[in-house]
Amino acid sequence: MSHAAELNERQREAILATEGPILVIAGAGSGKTRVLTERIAHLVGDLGVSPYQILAFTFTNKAAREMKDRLERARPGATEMLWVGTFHSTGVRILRRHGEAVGVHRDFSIYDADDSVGLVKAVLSRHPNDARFVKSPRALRDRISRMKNDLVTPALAGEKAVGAGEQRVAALYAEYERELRRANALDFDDLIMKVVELFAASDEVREVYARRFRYILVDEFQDTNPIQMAMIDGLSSVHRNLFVVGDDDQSIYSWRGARVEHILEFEGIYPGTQVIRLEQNYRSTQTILDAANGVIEHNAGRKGKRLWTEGGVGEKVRVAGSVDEEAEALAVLAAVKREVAAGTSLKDIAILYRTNAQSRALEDVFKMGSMPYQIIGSVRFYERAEVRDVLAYCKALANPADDLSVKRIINVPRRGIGKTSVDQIEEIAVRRSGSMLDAMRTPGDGLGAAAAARCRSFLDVFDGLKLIADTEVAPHAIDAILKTTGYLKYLEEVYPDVEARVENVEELLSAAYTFAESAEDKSLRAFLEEIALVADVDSIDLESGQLTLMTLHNAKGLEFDTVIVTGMEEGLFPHYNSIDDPAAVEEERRLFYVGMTRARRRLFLTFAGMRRRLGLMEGGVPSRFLSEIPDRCLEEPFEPMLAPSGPLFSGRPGARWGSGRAIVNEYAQPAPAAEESFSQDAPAAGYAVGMRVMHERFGKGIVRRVEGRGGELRVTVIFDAGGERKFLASYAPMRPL
DNA sequence: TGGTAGAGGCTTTTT
DNA sequence: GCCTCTACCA
Repeated sequence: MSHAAELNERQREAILATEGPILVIAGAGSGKTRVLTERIAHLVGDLGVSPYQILAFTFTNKAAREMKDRLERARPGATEMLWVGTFHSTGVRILRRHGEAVGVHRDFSIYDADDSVGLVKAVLSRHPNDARFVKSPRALRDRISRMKNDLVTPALAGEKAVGAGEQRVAALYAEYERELRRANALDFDDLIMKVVELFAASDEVREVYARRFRYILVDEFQDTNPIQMAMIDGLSSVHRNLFVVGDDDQSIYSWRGARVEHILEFEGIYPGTQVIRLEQNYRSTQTILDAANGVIEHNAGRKGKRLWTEGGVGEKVRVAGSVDEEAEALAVLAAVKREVAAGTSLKDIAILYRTNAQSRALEDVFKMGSMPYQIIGSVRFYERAEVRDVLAYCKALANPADDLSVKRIINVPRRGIGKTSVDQIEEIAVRRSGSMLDAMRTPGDGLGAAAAARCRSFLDVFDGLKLIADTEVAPHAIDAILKTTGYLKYLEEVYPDVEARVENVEELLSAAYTFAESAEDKSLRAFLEEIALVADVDSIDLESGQLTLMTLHNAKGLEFDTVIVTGMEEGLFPHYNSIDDPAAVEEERRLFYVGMTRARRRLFLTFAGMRRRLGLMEGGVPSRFLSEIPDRCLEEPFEPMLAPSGPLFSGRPGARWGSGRAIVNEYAQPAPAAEESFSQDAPAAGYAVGMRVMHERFGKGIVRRVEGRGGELRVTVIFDAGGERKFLASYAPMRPL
């Protein structure tokens, strides 16, 4: 074992305990990643176990990559035959090899969430009368997903269905499954579910893997769902050397079917389990830990654990209220500036929020203040329309049975194949249980002559591309798609904001080139697989020198010197949809706990008295979680009080909470709470319309508009080089000429 | 078939 | 407030 001296007693114990079922309860920042890595290093280096016999599950691809990198450094060569990955990527690996046994053809497509919703829509459109049983296509997809994660097959759903609504949902689920199979596609859940089915269907295949993997490790065990548990169980069915690491206090994915019970009941499921607890924290200050402990203690259903550190007491947690979300964003910007002035690097600061929608106000202010930031999540790269178009070509070429993708590209760029024709083609395909492409090849009399001719020319394009896609590497195939179809020209014709879209397509192309440089299998299919499984967090660059913005969920597993959690209001955090369910509120509280424990040195919490929600201004009261932080951890005791009846809070009448005291009045006034709470630099120099200015990044320009005052003075500038931009006068690196 | 305008829904979190 | 879908007209 390397660096044994630096490990604490518990960590060493966890690394050395290699046989049988082991449950490690690892608090935030207790060095669990290190334990996992060192344990593998110990197995390989000291016990002579072949990496071929080890399988490790991580929550994200990024975590997998990091684990491999660390291990490679500790034991060069050890990672070669080792399997490390997410449940989904591991599922794909298994299914590509042995999927045929459960009807999964080896060149299957992977449908992401949007694809699934698209398929659900297609199914629903054939049963217009069933629309009344589901809230939305998305809601139905979520229900289907939940069923899959709970190991409920369509048949089982049909048996268990009570009432007409559930009967129909089960029937739609069954049809959705049939459609997936017709398209030779698997959705995200299938990537795991089909493995479980495979193991159930074939003891032989199960044993191939169960015998091979003598040691199985699972990270973030608190967020496994029943289907993943079943996969783990099958894989470990021979050797039972199952090592799971988790923290019941950080379980934040129950909405995805995750069960904390897997941790709480692990000892019962696997008799003879050795339990090891890691409670010493190596990340945060004692004050931050006390604050986090104080909050999480309000949860009833937990194993119980108290983090401690040998590090210092550190600074107190700061709470600041603002009038509205823009003022909150300004307060955040001021805090960031102050942190930077005090010597913290931007890359060590993170802004966290409950919902992606909250990023907008922050982004606006950061843009105006010329603050460099990277945003994780929000509108994901692979969800952009133009990227999806190109990917649809790729998917259809890799798997011609993929009707969803074919439908997306059939008239993009425009080929005069309209909705009517597409419907007719689909009809033929469904009737024959074949693919739409086949239907187009021999349409019979189900399609008009003119439409058939247009389909023919589409097929010519498609077949030409298919030849290239089957033989060339991924970037060449994508390049051919763009050139042959004239896609970039199409973008120009259709969208006003061409530039950004062309850039996105080029980024996709360059991602394919990067992929081809390092990947062993450089085919289009391999590239599709890679990007189907990447999450947004996978692309986070912590060395970019930028401020990082993301949801609390995405922050799991990360750490920063300074963390600012925004939107600490009832209804937002905890969220409206959780507020009247005690178990759901506990999950929100765990999410807050996750957020707090990301901070190494300083923690800021902000809330706003008003916020725009779905286009309407609504008033809010500070989150109950704020009052759960022990006073001694706070810079100033937090004294929530009931809002006086006034215009500001009339949005949510009777919104009472906690002790029934009122919000301090100053939050209700349009006072610059930002300056008061975090202090701020001197206000901006005077700008006037028509004035010439010089900006550090954008050069010279002329002032078109001046709004606001003091620290919130905003200046709109038209630059000589072209382009109009809005800045915060006090922050932008700009001066009058 | 394609373009546009208005309506409606959406936002909780994601592999 | 923004995006997507639908209905209607050219």
